[in-house]
Amino acid sequence: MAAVGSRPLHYSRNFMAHYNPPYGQGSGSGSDSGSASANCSVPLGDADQSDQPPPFDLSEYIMIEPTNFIPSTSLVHGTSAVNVSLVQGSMNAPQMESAVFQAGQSSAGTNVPTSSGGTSTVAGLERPRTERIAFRMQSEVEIVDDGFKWRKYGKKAVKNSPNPRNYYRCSTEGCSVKKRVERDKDDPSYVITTYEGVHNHVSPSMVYYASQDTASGRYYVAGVHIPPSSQGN
DNA sequence: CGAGTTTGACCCGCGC
DNA sequence: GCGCGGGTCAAACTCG
Repeated sequence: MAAVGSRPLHYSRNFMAHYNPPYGQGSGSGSDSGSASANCSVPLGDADQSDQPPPFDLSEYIMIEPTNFIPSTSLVHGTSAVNVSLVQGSMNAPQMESAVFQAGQSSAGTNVPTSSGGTSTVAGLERPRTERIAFRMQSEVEIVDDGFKWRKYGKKAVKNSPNPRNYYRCSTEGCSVKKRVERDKDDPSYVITTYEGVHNHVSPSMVYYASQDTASGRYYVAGVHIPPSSQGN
């Protein structure tokens, strides 16, 4: 299980970023952490990619090696920015998987939320593309500290699942990022967290650094090494 | 008392 | 048209 459509997504040991500028131009991202051992390559698709990502399905994950899950990650892809700071102490040898996809593009009736509640099916309607990133991780607790402050606004029982789904919204004024948290119905020891939207502010816990690769314009955080092919500029 | 959580009601799209 | 399911709202409640 390691496919999000046909998009490449690989990594090694560290799950870290390789991303385009967040917040308009990107300056620092991430939070505390050690684990700066590089070798990370998570080309979460390019923002300018032309191929259409498949409709999101939580069954699509990319397994992240559990052997060295870093306590802090930061993901930014295209227009989205998601920072995840995971407190290892609160997790049980976390295994983590993720899926990155773009919502707001539909095939086979991908529902996206409307502003007035409920859902609407995107069918040719032009609407902002909202990227979602889903993580599936093994954890005893459902709420992990990702560096942002969330406010719960809903809870729903999900059909075919004994576990309720919780809805959170970034509590920072003006930020409309949402996340959904639910336990995997097949294995309750796993928690599925889905982020939706773009933070328009930095994480309150963000003390990390980022550097920009002038060749690609991408930003690298959390100690990710700039690929040799991009250096020298 | 303000911020956050809980939870039932409501809205909306979809399938039958 | 109706019921179902997912997502959101908002009043009541809890907590620091």
